[in-house]
Amino acid sequence: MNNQFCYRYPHPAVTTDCVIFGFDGEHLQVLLIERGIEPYKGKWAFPGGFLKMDETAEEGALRELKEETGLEGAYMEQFHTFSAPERDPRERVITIAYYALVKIQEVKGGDDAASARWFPLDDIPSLAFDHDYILRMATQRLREQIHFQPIGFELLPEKFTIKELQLLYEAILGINFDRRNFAKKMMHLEILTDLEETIWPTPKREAKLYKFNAEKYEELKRKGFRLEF
Amino acid sequence: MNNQFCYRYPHPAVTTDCVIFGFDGEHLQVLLIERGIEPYKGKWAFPGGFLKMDETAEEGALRELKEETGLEGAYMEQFHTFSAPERDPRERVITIAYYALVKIQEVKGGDDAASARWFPLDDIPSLAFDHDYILRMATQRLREQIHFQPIGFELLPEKFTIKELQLLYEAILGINFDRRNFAKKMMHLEILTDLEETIWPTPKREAKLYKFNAEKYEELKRKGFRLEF
DNA sequence: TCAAAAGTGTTCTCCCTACACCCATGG
DNA sequence: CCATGGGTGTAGGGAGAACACTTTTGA
Repeated sequence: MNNQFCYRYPHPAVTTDCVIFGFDGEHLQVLLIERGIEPYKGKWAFPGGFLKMDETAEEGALRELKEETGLEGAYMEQFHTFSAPERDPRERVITIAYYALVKIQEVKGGDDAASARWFPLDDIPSLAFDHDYILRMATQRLREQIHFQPIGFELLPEKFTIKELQLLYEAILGINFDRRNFAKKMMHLEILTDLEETIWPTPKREAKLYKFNAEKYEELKRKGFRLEF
Repeated sequence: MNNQFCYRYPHPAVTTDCVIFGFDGEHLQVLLIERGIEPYKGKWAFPGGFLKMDETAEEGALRELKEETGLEGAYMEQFHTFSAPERDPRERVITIAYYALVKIQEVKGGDDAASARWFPLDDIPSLAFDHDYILRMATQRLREQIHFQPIGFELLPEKFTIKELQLLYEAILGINFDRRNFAKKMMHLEILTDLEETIWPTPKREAKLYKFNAEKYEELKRKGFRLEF
């Protein structure tokens, strides 16, 4: 028998979708999967899929992420649930959407799905379903969250320079900062640890490397903090 | 036949729940419904119910709100979807949760559901399902949102005094403000319109009445604004 | 030796904070 | 007339913005 799961009232299908952001040092990037099956076969979409009955949405999103991109343990945040009745032509599908922040260089290698590809946020192809809308909402949320969470650090490599951090913030917010004031502001938060190392190779003078100080951040978060930009 | 809706894969049920905040001039209040049926019969819960197949989650939340409390056109915001597999003992139920902000005095009268009652936020009875958790999350989100949205105005009557506005902000954030600085800050935003009226009766000296200036706010929101507290 | 990148410090201004005085009303 | 609440003004401090000089390195 084909339709073995029966209910007294109609039930929608529930999926998770995951908008994965990365940073290549210059632009924000989004990881997309080319759909191999109908509907929207050949179109690009976010990794995601149907929720299993014994997992939370978060678990489902993490599982799908791993299955489709090989990524594990990404920083992930639920941001909205999309429920337009006709958003999937097959049947009614409600999707719980997450965004994830990953270090782009950790993905490039372990790419199970040959069809996964990074796209710059400002040059996204036509997407399946209502994923354009989902992407807009995810981007907006990312821009809001950056004021309260040091999400930048999820997107950068372990060691980074102030300059790289600034470029990331500028890419996310679409603003340009004064180099000196940006450094001062970040240093003042005391969530950076000086690694006493310098970057190499370098085009000109070598730059100091820093890493994110997680303990200090946790302390700040308890007190409540806000990044002003 | 009882189970007439069949699918090839298991589907969870989907509900909406709505955390309704009001303000009585002194404390934040939450509107709860006493459950008339099992499970959790007799316990208090948020208005909500199963989503219909042809409505969005937002439409469903508004519909349930109207059915259970008589409230229409409330300001409503989706804030999280709860998906723990065992959160409902009957079957797997995923709930899309909203919070609503209403003028408390507009509800008291048209109360269809005899079992609906306001409770002060700091004295909430034991709730059904995982509604305690949902409430904590809603409250947290409300506190965050107040920095970006003039949500106070959804909770106050059309005309209000600065003092009332301050009491509301104090109730939401759990802080006390300096009377003069608070007034200055609000005035500086220019989202209040002086009604050239005074409140009456008054215990002592009469206080000016204001109303919220929606156009000015829209302008501010486009530019992006932030209330510092 | 020159250009480009990076590290650092100073001033100015504005906004937030703390605080005080005056006015209006009811008892 | 006095207590209570409401309206408004001011001085001080701290943080952000604007801005300049020095150092290092590769060409």
